[in-house]
Amino acid sequence: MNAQPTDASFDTRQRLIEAAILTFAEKGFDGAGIREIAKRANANSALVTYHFAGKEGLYLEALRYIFNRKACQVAQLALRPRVEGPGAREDALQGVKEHIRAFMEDLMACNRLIDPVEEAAMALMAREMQAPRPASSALLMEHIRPHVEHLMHCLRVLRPDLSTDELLNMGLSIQGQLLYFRNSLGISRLIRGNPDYPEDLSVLTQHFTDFSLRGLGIPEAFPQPRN
Amino acid sequence: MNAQPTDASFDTRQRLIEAAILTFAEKGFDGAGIREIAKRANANSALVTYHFAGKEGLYLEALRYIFNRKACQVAQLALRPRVEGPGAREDALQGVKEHIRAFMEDLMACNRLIDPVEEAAMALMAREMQAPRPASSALLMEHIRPHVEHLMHCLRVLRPDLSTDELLNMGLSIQGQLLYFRNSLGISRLIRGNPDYPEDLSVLTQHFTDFSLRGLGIPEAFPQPRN
DNA sequence: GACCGATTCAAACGATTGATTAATTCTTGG
DNA sequence: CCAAGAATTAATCAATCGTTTGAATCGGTC
Repeated sequence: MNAQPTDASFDTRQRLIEAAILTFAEKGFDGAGIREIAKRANANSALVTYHFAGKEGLYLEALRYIFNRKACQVAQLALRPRVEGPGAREDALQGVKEHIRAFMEDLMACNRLIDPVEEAAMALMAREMQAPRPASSALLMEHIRPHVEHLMHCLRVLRPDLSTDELLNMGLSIQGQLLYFRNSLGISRLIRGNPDYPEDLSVLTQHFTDFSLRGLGIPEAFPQPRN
Repeated sequence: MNAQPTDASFDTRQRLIEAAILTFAEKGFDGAGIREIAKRANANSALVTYHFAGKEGLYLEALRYIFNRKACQVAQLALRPRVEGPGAREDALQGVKEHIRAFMEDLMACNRLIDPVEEAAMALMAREMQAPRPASSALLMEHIRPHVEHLMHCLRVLRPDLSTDELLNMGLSIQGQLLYFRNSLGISRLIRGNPDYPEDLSVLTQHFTDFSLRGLGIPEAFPQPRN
């Protein structure tokens, strides 16, 4: 018995996955063709079926690959702030802030000067969160749920007076700003007439944080507007 | 000279456009096929090229058709609140509230029991606002811009202390909540485990209004949270 | 060196795509 | 009634899609 299932073919799989991330991020699932992906990976298009049992399989593998990356900051957040004691409220507040910051930096990875695969990976993740494919929504849920629950946990500490439904609406409003912003960069640039927008991500992150915390109704976290 | 360019073929155009709205809304531009659209309209697929010079032309015509509909509430908003006098601030506040309400009711037309074409039209509009096709972004801009400017005008009255960039960010945050919500209904239902969500649109509209006005920093418009 | 299975490849398959063609039907002005 | 142009049709085109096929190639064991 010879010929282990593992070989230098690992490289080929890797190259295909990275090329898939790039292409899927650019053109979406339907727009990206197997031949184009294979060409980018310097591989034969038949290998997609061979290694991943088809285009859909490659797409799922690409998503899995992204979620397990170190550069994905959201995936690295500490997921449990203290819930008791005098510091619980400050920790929850900090948790919300970090959630917003991590999401913004992940989603806007295009502004960090990192390798193109990393950049495309975040674009693809954003795209997938916006309109998840049926076959991949389970995978997405599995990886997103902990962070949703983390955010909800923080919100509950900050607003213990609200019902679960009201808290979910709060979370939706926060998340909506961030994801919509990412996916509507094109329109935003059109409206502002500034192709380089945003020049400074930290200003925007600060805005989303301020807006969200005021929206949450946490007056002590913010100076009231000056008028 | 005989045979006017207008005939009973107007009906065929109309049927093709409505079928296009239904199909494009369901499957997107790439996913929808000319043959399927034509079949739905009880017409021949060649008529798409004949009447609209191709698939892209039909898509643009479908968008134009939507924007000119009466059911599109956003398009019916009064676009200029009073800007001077003692009532200006109340009018601007009302303008923001109506903007949110009209957008919510338009985007969530699926919950109003109206005809399927109307419903699909709003879904397609939401889809297009989220990820506008290059060929149609100009058309979209032309119809959306007045309402963006109207919202910005209200915001400026309410927060005269902010810069244009800051006001744009505020508008982005408001719009983001609404559009993201519409496009992420699938995910929301997954998270909540409730396929009928939202049962009551008015509750949600109220939440978005409250969250946005608090986020804007208009304390007098709202009772502070009770804790 | 021969064998075996994993891997890679060029080529082709069947289906589907949007668009085109040429023939036909419909409508209408003269 | 009859051409003329508009409208509609079935049939086909060329291109592209994801997938399949069968042979070639590679690496490692006997």
